[in-house]
Amino acid sequence: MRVVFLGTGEIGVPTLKALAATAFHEIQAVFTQPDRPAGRDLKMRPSPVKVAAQELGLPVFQPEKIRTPEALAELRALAPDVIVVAAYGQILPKAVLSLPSFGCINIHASLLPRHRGASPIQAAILEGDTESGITIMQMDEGLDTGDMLFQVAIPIGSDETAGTLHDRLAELAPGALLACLDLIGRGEAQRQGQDDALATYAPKLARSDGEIAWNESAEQIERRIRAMTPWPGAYTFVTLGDARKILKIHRAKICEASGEPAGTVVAADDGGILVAAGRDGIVLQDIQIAGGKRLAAAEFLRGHPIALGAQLGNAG
RNA sequence: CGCGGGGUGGAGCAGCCUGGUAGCUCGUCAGGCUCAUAACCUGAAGGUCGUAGGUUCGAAUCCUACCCCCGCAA
Repeated sequence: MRVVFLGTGEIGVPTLKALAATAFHEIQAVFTQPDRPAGRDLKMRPSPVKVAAQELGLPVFQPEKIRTPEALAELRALAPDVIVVAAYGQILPKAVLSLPSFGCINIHASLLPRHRGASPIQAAILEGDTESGITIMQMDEGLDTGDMLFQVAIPIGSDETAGTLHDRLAELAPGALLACLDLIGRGEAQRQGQDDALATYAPKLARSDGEIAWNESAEQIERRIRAMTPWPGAYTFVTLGDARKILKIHRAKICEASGEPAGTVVAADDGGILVAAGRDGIVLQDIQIAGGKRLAAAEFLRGHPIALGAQLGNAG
């Protein structure tokens, strides 16, 4: 099939490479978001998909908006049989959805109808789901509401972060997509509507979603830490010297704790930093102070002594 | 010129403002104590203070340039 690939985020890269490697499909072009200022010096950076596409020698288009007449004309000229979409970052207008004969096929990183939206991976961990997966769907004008064509599930580990789950799902996607395209090509694809009653919505994450609310239960906090790692990153505030600084939390575990006010440091030794939560406590294991490197709690404490009874978070 | 923190024995930090003997916690090594130990005691090794210039009698410390790491922001 003649395929046009629309994608921006890292999660689409393995699928793009798999598509490029197969003899059954021919990638006409790759559409991705325009380069954006990023990184420490705010230089323009290409998207991961653009980098991969260029390595593969594929033509790259980066329209600011895909719904402009120019972009639509370029797309039409490529005459794709199907458009494959993976974390592209732009809403596709009807003109695009109806352009290829087989329509637009989306790769979504959740078991739809759970976690429609921009942050399905984080939402699955945050809500304590025991499994996640990849859903291949026929796109319609709604947000991740189209008919499902193919689904694969994998269990979510108890120590899984959004980062590790993302990578596993990214590797799962190519097989699912190729299998699905095969079914579509043979006219054997089974369409299954989503049960809207079971749908949940995972909105785009903001930086502030990473801030820990210590009055939540230890279980909720621990999930949040895993869900927000590595992005946007779980964090709280701690007083060092005379300054209140951001403290990122990379890894932590639940621990029994009694009665201390939420956010209080109950213990700080080589085993980690035990902080009281709304219920039970959290042992901070891998942390990072603003400006510093990621460190095991024990090493951090060598140079940054934290007094017992210190308050983390904004309250202190 | 987007904002900011930092580079000091193997690890993490203090010292810098107010130049003048290189310091703390940990680790390593040796010895001791102990039934024993990641515990405790004693001792030792280990540092071009990111790089290059400059100021000075004297620079980790003040000035200039550059390199590297990191947080914010995207």
